[in-house]
Amino acid sequence: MSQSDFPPAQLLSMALISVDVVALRLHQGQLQVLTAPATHPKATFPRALPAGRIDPQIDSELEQTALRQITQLTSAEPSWLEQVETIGNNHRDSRGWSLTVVYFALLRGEPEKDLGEAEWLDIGIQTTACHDPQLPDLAYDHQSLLLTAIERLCSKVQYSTLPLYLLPEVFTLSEIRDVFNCILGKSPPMRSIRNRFVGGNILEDTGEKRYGSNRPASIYRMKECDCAQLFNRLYQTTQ
Amino acid sequence: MSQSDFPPAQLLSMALISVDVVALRLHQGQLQVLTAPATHPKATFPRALPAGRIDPQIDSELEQTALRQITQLTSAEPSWLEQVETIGNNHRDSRGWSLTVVYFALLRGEPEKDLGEAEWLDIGIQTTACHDPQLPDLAYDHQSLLLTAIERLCSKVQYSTLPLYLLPEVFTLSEIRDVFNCILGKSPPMRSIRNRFVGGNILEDTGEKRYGSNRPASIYRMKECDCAQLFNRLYQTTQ
DNA sequence: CGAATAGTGTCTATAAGACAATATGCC
DNA sequence: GGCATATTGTCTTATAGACACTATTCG
Repeated sequence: MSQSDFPPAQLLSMALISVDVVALRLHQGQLQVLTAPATHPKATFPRALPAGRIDPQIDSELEQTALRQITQLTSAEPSWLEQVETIGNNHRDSRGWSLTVVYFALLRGEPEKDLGEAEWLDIGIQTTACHDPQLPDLAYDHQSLLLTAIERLCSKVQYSTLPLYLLPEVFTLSEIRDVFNCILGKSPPMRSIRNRFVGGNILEDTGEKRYGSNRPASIYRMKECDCAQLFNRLYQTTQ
Repeated sequence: MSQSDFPPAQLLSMALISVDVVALRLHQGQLQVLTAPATHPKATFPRALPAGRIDPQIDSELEQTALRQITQLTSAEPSWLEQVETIGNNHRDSRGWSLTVVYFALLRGEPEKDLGEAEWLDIGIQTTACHDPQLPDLAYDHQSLLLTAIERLCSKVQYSTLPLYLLPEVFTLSEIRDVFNCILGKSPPMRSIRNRFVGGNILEDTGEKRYGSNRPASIYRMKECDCAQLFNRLYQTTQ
């Protein structure tokens, strides 16, 4: 904040700052997290979340720093980006006080065009107890950051249009059900998904059909809207 | 983050950091926000949110910094404290890149014991459209931080036990209704409040009664629990 | 008793869930 | 036709809301 002058010497006006990103996608029925190599010699595991520092030449907002961590690793544009939390303390970095701003991104399951060091790691869902996902090993405390982001995802898919942000631009209703299954290990009945998304006027029918060895499915698209819409109930079957 | 060495010179590893707090209470049927004097000479208004910097002698976690901003101004212990967002950019502080971590606190409506410079300012609710509260003038961009916190409050009271954190340790059901009225300008019917809070086994009946010039009301207390409990629906009448 | 507020009973409205029934493509 | 999946119909359930009715205290 700018309201006070430089504080007296015993107060800390500056600290190490980094931005970490949990970028998730659905790939072949599997929830995956984007990782980068863990470069620090003390790293306990070889992979870590994409992370970096503010580049004052490029970034004018924190969100741009987060976005840059993703675009350095994959050419896909995130369909969703939000801040999760800021962790700040004096024991996370051996050099002293540090802050990490954690962002949460979703990418559409499109043909991937990853760059250099990127690697997507699977996130397993315990179908018996979806509250305990099997997370890949990550360096530093990144597994716990991942857990926080996954918990937000699990919560938010149940009362918002967030599931649509993991799908391609166009999709069928069954694919929405698949998103729930991949994330939570279970899904609301198609009846409920249909009532909420079609009945709620969230989707636009493209008029196209997806053909398979069965009755073709209508292909939908999200209606124009700036951000995820919220419903006023949770699904019960996914809890 | 600790995983990378000091970044190359063009990257910013440090930035100005402050912690701002939106501390709210209910006082005589009025939602109020805790303010401190705005000390900066360029301040546009005389009052500002409590804000400060990390004190490395005292704080080991960011939350402690937030808590300290409150306890410097009032002797009451917050009943609720959560992080709202972190704002980071290069134009908020004239000195360059800065980060502000914003916290959101609730205080129980107890006899106040404010210290020195503290002042509580009223927050008006437009009963016609509760989406547009009348916020007091605050220095810097603090009015917009306040707005974000108020929006979170308005949202969260509708699907959690958060209303209870603005009440004293013991309270009647009518006082829960009053919380809704103060915050949103309207309230769910008593029937719905009763079903949710009493039927949901959230409250403990103290056995005591509050007497007035009418039928006495049962006095309740929150049941033991670490954090606010969530319901799986929003009230409809408060939207 | 009357005023005032607390609390209950009961019917309606809404949206989710269960599940049977029907539709429509491919083979 | 038979299979597989999509879609619809309809009944049930859970919880909020409306509102009338009863309960209990004070003055």
